Amino acid sequence: MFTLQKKCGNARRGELTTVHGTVQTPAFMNVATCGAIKGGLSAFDLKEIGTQVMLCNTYHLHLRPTDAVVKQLGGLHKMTKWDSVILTDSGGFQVFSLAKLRNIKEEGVYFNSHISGAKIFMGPEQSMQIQSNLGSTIAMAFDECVANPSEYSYTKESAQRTTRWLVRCIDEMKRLNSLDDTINKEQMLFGINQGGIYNDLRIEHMKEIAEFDLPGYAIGGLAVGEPAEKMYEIIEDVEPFAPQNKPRYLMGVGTPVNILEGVYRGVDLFDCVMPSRNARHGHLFTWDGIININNKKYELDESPIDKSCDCPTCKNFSRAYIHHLIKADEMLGMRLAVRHNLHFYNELMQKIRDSLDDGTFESFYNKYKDILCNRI
RNA sequence: GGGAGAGUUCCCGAGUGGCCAAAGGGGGCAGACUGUAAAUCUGUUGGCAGUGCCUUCGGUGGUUCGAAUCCACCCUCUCCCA
Repeated sequence: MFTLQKKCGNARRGELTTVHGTVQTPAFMNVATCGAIKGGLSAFDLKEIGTQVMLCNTYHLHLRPTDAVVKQLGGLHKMTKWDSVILTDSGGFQVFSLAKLRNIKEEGVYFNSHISGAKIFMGPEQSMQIQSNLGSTIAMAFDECVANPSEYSYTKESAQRTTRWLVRCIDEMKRLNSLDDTINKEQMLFGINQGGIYNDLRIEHMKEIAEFDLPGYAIGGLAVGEPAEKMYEIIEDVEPFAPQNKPRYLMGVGTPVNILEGVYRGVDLFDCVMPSRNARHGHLFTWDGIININNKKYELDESPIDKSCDCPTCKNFSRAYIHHLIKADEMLGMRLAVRHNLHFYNELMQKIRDSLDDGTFESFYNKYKDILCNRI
């Protein structure tokens, strides 16, 4: 259940209540594709850095360790020791990113496993079954994230198929939630808006899926190569047709500024691999802008990554040490960097929520939309 | 003391007359990364300088139109026999 508490222009402050706890929105979900944050963070680390939602992936967990194993282990919550909200992505993004290994049909998608090469089939029902076995709090509808650029006619056809798939997801989830041995019988299903870069298709599709009165709606298929301005424009065009009393989730986005711009336009939830992946590569976010800790200038820099940050990394370790660790390919370097970046994202969301609460979002937005892009 | 082999750009290492400022790797420097096939990928790595010049393949001299490559001597290192 979602409660919209306050609006500031189009920006929204809300609360999403689930069986695994309440999520204060706007929120950034931390990506743990295979059940762990890459870079070596556990559920305990996530608690320490203020994470509200962990995001795992259906396709990856289906291949390894398999959803059957996860179910036997009691579900993702029990397996990972993360007792708060888990959102599972449906595998729809892998339909896009594993383009060379798949074949899309009406019934679903035929993949070749990127691990073993084995043939696998995933359709809406399979995706729902896997997500049910994983026992996540929120399941995502099985969709197709079309590549950019894609032809208008193909994008339209794909969006219509995604709607037909959504109907099948809804039916299958209803069935699964009523079974006796289902781990989370309160599993929620979010629909996903598609339509590529064609605003009319986006609007048409959002209107269609809004009809189903789902507990949440995502905007998918963005930040796949189109200019950021185009992404913002699509959010603005689609937002009026997304139900006001339901959370809106902008999938796979993005940079701190993308998130700020998204909140500004009415988005409540985000997720992105950027803070963790970039951290592993030495690209760190600070309140003064972005630094590349690999750069020689940090070799003797004894200050923390961000002097105003109170994450466990910044409270204890210097830029010089992290610089050394990452250059030396030490696991600890990646771990410290990932912990900082995710903390930064979580803190960004906290500051956004605070500014919405006390009515200063507009000035927060104006202050940080440029600073966060700085390269320092 | 005798014999065999080796010394290449920051390092390892290819190259045995011109297409060589010199493969490849490492390291260095920088960049990319947006529902994670990503602890990955890309660029660059002698100096000047607008496709040209200069310096460089242990040292010195030589052969040649032309040498990292051939010859002589020297220096250093490794291995084998005494």
